[in-house]
Amino acid sequence: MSPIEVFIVDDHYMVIEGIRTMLQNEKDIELIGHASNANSCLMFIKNRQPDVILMDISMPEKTGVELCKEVRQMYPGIFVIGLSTFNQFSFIEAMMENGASGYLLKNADKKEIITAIHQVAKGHTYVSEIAAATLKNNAHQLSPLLTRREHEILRLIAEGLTNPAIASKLFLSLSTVDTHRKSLMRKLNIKNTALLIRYAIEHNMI
Amino acid sequence: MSPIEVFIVDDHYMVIEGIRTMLQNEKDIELIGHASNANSCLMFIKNRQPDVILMDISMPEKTGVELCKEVRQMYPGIFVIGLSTFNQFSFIEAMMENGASGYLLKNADKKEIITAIHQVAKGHTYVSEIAAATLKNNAHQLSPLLTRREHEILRLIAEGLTNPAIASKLFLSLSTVDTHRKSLMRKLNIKNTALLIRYAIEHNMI
DNA sequence: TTAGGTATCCCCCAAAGGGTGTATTTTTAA
DNA sequence: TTAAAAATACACCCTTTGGGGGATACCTAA
Repeated sequence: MSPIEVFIVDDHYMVIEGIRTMLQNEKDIELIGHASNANSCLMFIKNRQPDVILMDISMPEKTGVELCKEVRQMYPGIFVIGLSTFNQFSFIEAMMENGASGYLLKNADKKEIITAIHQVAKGHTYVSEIAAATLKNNAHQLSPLLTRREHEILRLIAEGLTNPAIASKLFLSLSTVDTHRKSLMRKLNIKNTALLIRYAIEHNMI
Repeated sequence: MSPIEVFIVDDHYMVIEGIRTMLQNEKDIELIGHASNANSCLMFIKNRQPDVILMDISMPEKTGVELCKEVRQMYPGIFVIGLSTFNQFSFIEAMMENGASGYLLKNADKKEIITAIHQVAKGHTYVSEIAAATLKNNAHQLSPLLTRREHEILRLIAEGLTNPAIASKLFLSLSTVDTHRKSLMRKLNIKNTALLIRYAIEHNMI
């Protein structure tokens, strides 16, 4: 049986180096390349498709979430494992929603990485224990929360736009934006803009 | 000449592994150990003091900034290099103010890490180019900006307090708090609460 | 002694936020 | 597939907060 071909995308050279070392002695896993940004990754896989991509979620320019989506659309045969420093629900959720098969935290050890790669290459999913716990904890309280529109408006608020500005940007009436803002605050149980922004940043929806 | 003894503190195993690999073939650098949190690090150096510690800035429990401070107080002979994902002024500043001799971003390559270790071991300082640029850009505009009172009020705003609430908490009149809020916004050239909170968080003054 | 930080007040209007109601579309579940 | 539920869009009410401007005065550290 041919080895599982793995590709790494991470803007931190140290992490690439670390993973490379950890995979070095695995006979059934072969690291076929690495990239430090989304575009280099796309260029590479145009010529050669790995079985599994280990992909950092937070990268300059194009994020891992976007890259994951594109890769999965173009090459459904490539499985993606998200890599992240943050054990944050929104990230995990975003990756899984965009076609990722797994999620690892960067403090994962050798054993966990290898297990994840094997599982994912077989078409299974693998989410690291801690991440899975987060997913479970937040599943009920966080997922049903904000609608697409509310999310969108929250992002624009966090960008510093006022309700009138948002209204004109989205071609909505001020009342509508007003209502959305109020209802998202009610849902999140937040009573002013300051805490709203903190929420948005802490849940990574800037 | 005996090799430079290096210790790594980072909560991400991949990063430790990556640095270890990069330092492997350096004859004049010896990696004597690693830890994944501040306390393990302190335990280790009680018995054996490295020449240089590579220290992640954001760690659970005790941050790198605090650890750096303690290490430098107890063992002035140990030089510290801060390691971080974020090229953020406040972090770099905080590390340097607490006795760090250097600052590296996690996308540093082998050459840069080795240079940094050598420089720092000699008692010099080493700040990665990008970080140095950030430091330079922010130096003039950030330091003289806010007064103690304005800082205090900004923190309270970020905690979600309204002006009236801040006034009663600080035993000030609403007008005073109002004035402070306005003048700090004028100084920072920020026009609404949303951006103000982002500023506060991004500059680590939550 | 002079500038800057602090504290106080005024006016004014725009924006935020709390409430309630309604109509249309889209989603989801029975 | 159809009925219920949720999302979206809009409106009007009203009060509080935010934010732009200008003015005055005290205190303290260069």
